[in-house]
Amino acid sequence: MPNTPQSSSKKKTPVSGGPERRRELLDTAAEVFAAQGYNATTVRKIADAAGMLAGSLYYHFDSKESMLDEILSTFLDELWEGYDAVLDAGLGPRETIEALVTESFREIDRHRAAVAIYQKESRHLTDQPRFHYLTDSQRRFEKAWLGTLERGVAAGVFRADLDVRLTYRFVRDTVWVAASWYRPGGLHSPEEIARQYLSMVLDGIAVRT
Amino acid sequence: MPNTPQSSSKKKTPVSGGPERRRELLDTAAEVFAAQGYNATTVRKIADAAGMLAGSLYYHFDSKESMLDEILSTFLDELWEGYDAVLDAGLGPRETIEALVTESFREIDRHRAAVAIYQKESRHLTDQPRFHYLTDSQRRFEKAWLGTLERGVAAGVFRADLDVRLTYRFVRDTVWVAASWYRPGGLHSPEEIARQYLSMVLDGIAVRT
DNA sequence: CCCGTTCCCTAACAAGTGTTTGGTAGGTTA
DNA sequence: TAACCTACCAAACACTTGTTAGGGAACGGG
Repeated sequence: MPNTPQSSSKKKTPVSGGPERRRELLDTAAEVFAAQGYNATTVRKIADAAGMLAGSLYYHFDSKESMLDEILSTFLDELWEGYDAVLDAGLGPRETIEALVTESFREIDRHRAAVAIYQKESRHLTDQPRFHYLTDSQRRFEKAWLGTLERGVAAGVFRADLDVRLTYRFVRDTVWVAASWYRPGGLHSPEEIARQYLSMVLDGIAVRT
Repeated sequence: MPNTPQSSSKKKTPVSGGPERRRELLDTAAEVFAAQGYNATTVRKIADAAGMLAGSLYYHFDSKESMLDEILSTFLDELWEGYDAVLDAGLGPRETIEALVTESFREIDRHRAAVAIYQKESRHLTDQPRFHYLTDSQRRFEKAWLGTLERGVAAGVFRADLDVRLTYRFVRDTVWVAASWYRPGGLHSPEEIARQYLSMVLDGIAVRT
């Protein structure tokens, strides 16, 4: 948690009233954002989905943007909690990759909407200083994955003839874009999806001759 | 070309004047759409990038939506030209996959912006009847890839213990999402990227023991 | 020289946007 | 009962949005 990328959101938390309502509203907002896209989502649509009027949202939040901010930052905070646990476990390269992939699909299971939003909007948001923590997170992300891959190549458990940077991009993209089709409670559990994906990436889909 | 999914765009083509200007404007519009997202892109931004005023765009196009329509439909038309050539070539399953992947990265090279737009916006657009051809294209797409994978499993060239549908999704996503980081004229040619990706997916990144 | 065409500009429109302000029903506390 | 707080509503605000209408400069053909 020490140098975890921080959100810049100043939360206007009601002191005594349950913060559950806040979480509820953020969940529905995230759902609408993920389904329609951030810019295409009007505050009136969010209010509709929440069963209230547009202006009433401003009792709970400063702005539409701060809703997005809070959705993304709380997601990233939880994500890095899980990632750091994996990275600090002292596993070998292959086991680290396996654990990171599995953890990622678990995060998608828990934060499907937030991941979808992050995937679609992060590129435009990184310009705004308010969302600079997205860039920081991306950097840490790349360091963790790329480092593990390079460590694996050096240790002789991953093929040396692969472009590590390209491989990183492929893996990163495939994992996170899964949030666009994954539905919790569907046929496959996050762990099952991770198993299948790891099987493909590590061993390939071709039959060995 | 026979049952290629058709666009619903009625083009307001100036009869004699060069249609190159139209293509120029669509290219800049596509670039802005890809960079900022369709909804976040105002017609004034497009006009700025094209060096004219917002209203002037409406001499060339009916609406902002029809620009998007024409961008996506011309891309899909060209895409399916290439895909059909591959699918009709009578290749084996593995060679078909290889050719499809290579062709896909070539299309990304040629239509980077359109692919990025397609990837980000197609989900919301499929609701509108005007963009129904996106759904048709998705269906054909799934049929081509899934069919080839299943053919490969039946022929014993692809592993039988893989979930073919999951594999399809993984491959599809990784290929197309590459449009978000690929830059033409960069370090790797489309063919090189395809080679690297195929190497990973077919043979895996783990060293064989 | 006039006419028509091509291509763009100026200026405005109505609808929709995020946000603010003032009010109020209902519960809790004193 | 009175004062207070929470959570919402009603109505409006300033601004941006996509789009339209009318006009004009450049240019070519007759």
